[in-house]
Amino acid sequence: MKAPRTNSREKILAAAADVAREAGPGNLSLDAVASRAGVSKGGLLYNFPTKAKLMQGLVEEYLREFEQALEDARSTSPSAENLLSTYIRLAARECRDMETSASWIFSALAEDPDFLTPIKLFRRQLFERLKAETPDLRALLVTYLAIEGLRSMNLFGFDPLADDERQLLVDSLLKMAEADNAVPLEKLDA
Amino acid sequence: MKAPRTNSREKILAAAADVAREAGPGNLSLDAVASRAGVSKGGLLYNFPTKAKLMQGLVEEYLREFEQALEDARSTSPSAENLLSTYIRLAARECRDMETSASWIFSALAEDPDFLTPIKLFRRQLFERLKAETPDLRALLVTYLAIEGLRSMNLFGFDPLADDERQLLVDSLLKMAEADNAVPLEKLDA
DNA sequence: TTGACAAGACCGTCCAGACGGTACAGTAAG
DNA sequence: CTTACTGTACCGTCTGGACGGTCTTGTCAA
Repeated sequence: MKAPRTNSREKILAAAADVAREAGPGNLSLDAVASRAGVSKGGLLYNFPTKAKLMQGLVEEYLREFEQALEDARSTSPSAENLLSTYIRLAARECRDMETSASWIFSALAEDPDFLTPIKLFRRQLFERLKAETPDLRALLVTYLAIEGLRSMNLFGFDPLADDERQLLVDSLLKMAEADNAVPLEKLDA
Repeated sequence: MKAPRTNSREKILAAAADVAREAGPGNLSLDAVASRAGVSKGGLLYNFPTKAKLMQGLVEEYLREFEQALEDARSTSPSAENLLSTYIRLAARECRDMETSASWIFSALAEDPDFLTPIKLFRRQLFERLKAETPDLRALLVTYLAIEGLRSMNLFGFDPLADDERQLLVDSLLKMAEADNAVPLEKLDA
């Protein structure tokens, strides 16, 4: 029961993401996904009884992977580093390797905006966690929103930033984030 | 010949945005738009011969209005203020009054990603203009990306920010933007 | 002033195609 | 015998958009 002959689920999920990217967010058809995954339509519907379940699967896998990546980054990085900094680093890295670009999100959104609620929830929790661990609210707001902007541009395929500019941005953000003990509020309030 | 009995185009455009928001990005049907605009489907197709033209119209109007708003804000604000600051203020205001939330963009994106290229172009030009007028590249990158993040969250309906937090954020961004003559690089580089 | 006529703005209907989903028979592996 | 599919045939629905008709407005000659 836990031994699929080949692991079709992952192939299907990957195929769905591919089709979404190549055919456009509004043209994600089950037939296309099935043929792309090298699976019959019946087989697809066997794994995901409905299109909604497919989308849900996509979202869940995305969240799981992100959580995993954050966990890994957290345990790999020096223990002195705060959560905000690791988050910045992780997001910047993911944006640079834009192969991951989760443009399938638009497909899910087109299908039904409610598919994003798990993501919203996750983000909200992450933000709360960051708020709890970051003394300097100013720095948190600015840096968090900035990397949110980076992700957004990456998602939409914008990104007018040159490599060195992006590097400069990330450096600045990290500086802000790491200076959270230095109470840089005074400087700005003066 | 240039006197439409009633100005249907605007009504149709507004109706399209409404339908996109209420029915979901993937469910923008011409019939729904027509009935929402108080126009028959034939009338709709008369004004916009194809769905693609409708989307194009949406994008063009959006860009025109944004350009207009920026122009207005620029002429209204004190002449001492730099472009980046007015842009920040404008974007923040637009995000606060989220009635404008251009979620129809997702519809256009679902229909065909290419509809966004005019927007991309516009943004790129704006960014270049800001880069030319802002001496402190660091401040520009951080603030621009941060408001980009704000817009993105607003667009997706996220926004975990409380009112005072958003206010704090905007204040911080404005301080960064206005200090562009003060060469605040030294502080960070030290 | 008026009547004819053209163009503009819009209505209602119809249709071909695409898509999600069902049903079912078959099959290869363990 | 069960699991995990394949493959095909099919159904109902929705949607873009083509088409032909209608009403209103403006123009212009007689």
